Amino acid sequence: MNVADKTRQVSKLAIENLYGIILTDKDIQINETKPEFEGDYTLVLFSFIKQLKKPPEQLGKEIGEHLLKNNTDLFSGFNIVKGFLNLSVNEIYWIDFLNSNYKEVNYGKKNANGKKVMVEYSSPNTNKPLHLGHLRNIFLGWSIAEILKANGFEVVKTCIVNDRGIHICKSMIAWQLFANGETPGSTGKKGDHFVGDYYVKFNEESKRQVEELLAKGMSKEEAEKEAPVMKATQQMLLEWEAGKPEVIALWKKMNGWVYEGFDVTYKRIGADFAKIYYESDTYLLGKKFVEEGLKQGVFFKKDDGSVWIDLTDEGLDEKLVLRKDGTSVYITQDLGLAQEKYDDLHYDQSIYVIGDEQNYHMKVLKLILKKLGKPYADGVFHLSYGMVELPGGRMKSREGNTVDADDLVDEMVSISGRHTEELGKVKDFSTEELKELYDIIGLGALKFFLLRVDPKKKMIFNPEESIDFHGFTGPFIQYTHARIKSILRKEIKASHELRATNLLPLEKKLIIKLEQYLTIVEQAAIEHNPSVLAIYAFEVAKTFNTFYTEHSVMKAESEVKKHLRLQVCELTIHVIASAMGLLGIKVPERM
RNA sequence: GGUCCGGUAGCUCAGUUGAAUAGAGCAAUUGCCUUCUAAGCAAUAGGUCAUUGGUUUGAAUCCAAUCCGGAUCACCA
Repeated sequence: MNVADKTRQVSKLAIENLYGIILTDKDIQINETKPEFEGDYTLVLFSFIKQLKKPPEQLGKEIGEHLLKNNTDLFSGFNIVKGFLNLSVNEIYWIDFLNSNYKEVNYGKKNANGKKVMVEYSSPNTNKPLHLGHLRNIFLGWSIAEILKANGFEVVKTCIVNDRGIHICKSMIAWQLFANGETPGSTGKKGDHFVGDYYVKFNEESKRQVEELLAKGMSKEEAEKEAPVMKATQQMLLEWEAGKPEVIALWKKMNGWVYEGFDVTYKRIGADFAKIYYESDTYLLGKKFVEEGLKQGVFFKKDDGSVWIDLTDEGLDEKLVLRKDGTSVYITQDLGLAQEKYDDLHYDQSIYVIGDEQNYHMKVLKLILKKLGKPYADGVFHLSYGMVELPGGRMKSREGNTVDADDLVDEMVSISGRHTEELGKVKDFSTEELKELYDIIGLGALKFFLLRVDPKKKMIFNPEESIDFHGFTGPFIQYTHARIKSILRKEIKASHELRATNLLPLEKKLIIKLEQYLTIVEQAAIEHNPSVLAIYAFEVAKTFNTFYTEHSVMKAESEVKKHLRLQVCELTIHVIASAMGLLGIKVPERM
């Protein structure tokens, strides 16, 4: 247990013993002491003043003395300012903490808790390449999976590929019309980009045809339906569903190109999946749910044969679950997929990393599973994240004004290369080593940029102002890691034997920060929020840099101090590498 | 229109289980490399926490109303 929690517990005990009242953990408020006051952690007294009818000074004195007397190993002193009881933690506690953890490479990781979690993320369509929005999704999903692993969960990463439907047929039609048999191989283009280009071509052609029809006096709605390319696409979808061999062959061929492209990108950015579901396999799955729901009276049938669920009691609407022609809608498939996932892994929690535009859909999905009495319904969790927007508004892949994932990664890597060259610190690196370093820094900057913001919030990306490499950024933290490594490379190992005393303020500040890591890892999992780790890693790095500028490690005042600082360096490096690792960001030895 | 989410420094964001004088980074200004990596450190400046009212010993945080922005409410996915 960490100091803050211990302090909470003993404070609760103290107040209960002194005044004979019963408290819960929530009644006890422990804050970090503000730097302008003396002390490390602070018990807020205000809520007890009224209840116990004692002035804060007296209350603080009584509690403080009681705490000090009964926890000599934990506290060394206290002071009272207004309604705040500031407690100083015994220096021995910090030194012991450091001594027993600085070698611990797994510091921050918990033991297995026997619970299983499925994390579904990325989930692309196969008609266009990945863009910036996917990157936020992928980094988030990957990171949250790692965070849960660190908290002791067994995690299975999955992906649902939207590989069928009208949008896929659009690319196929456009390819038939305009490609003249060209392939990614013949053009040298990456497969997903190649197919994406035809998706854009389709939309251009469709727009052109609609305008022609409009000019002939047709209504907009009618024109959109009657445009020849649109009719051809509808026809192709029917043929696909009927299993027409030529259509299936083309579909397989084009999806294959896309998968080859995706694999390259996934590999580069470090995404991986234990199991991939394909919509073409799952889209018919949900129908038995409809039967079941009808039998249970959860669903009802309208006169035209369509099947609905009435969610007006929950403040929602009526929702269609099966079309009048008996075909599945989106939610029907998702019901089926939820069951399939549960059959595959009897999970305790099933996380869906999906944008907040689908909040309503996911709410409905969970509600329906609940109404059907599915035991796994409560485990369904929508990790909802905000859209990444450009200064001009949302990205529209139909119009091709997206920030392409591959382009962005390339750009970040090349900027990091330029930057590294200018600084000239790694002139002895081989070409291979340089390439690896540029990747680490470029991807680090990009991942950190997307993960440092609360997932729930939408964010704006301005391509004109490229992502920063200074301040609250990935490279700043990576740089701090490299700095520490450069000290530790001198091959002097910290020693257990030399026990320091009289911690300097900056030494203590850093140790306190490092001691909080466990809580941060827990918090990130509870909130499903990697940004708390990003913020924390930055604070650790910043605290270290201040310490580093003020105090020398290798030329410390004494041997004892030197070894204390070496221990601090080792623990700092473990925490930074671990926290960044949970964000999917590597840290370099040198940069 | 119903539901939901957001509005904090010029910009990008923390802080939102109520608590001490609202914090970072970028941008601006100014110092610091003969000392373990200056992708760094230190300092200055920058605020009507959208607005109004309420609850409270105490409100950026809770409640209500209003204004602004966004998402969603498809026999699309």
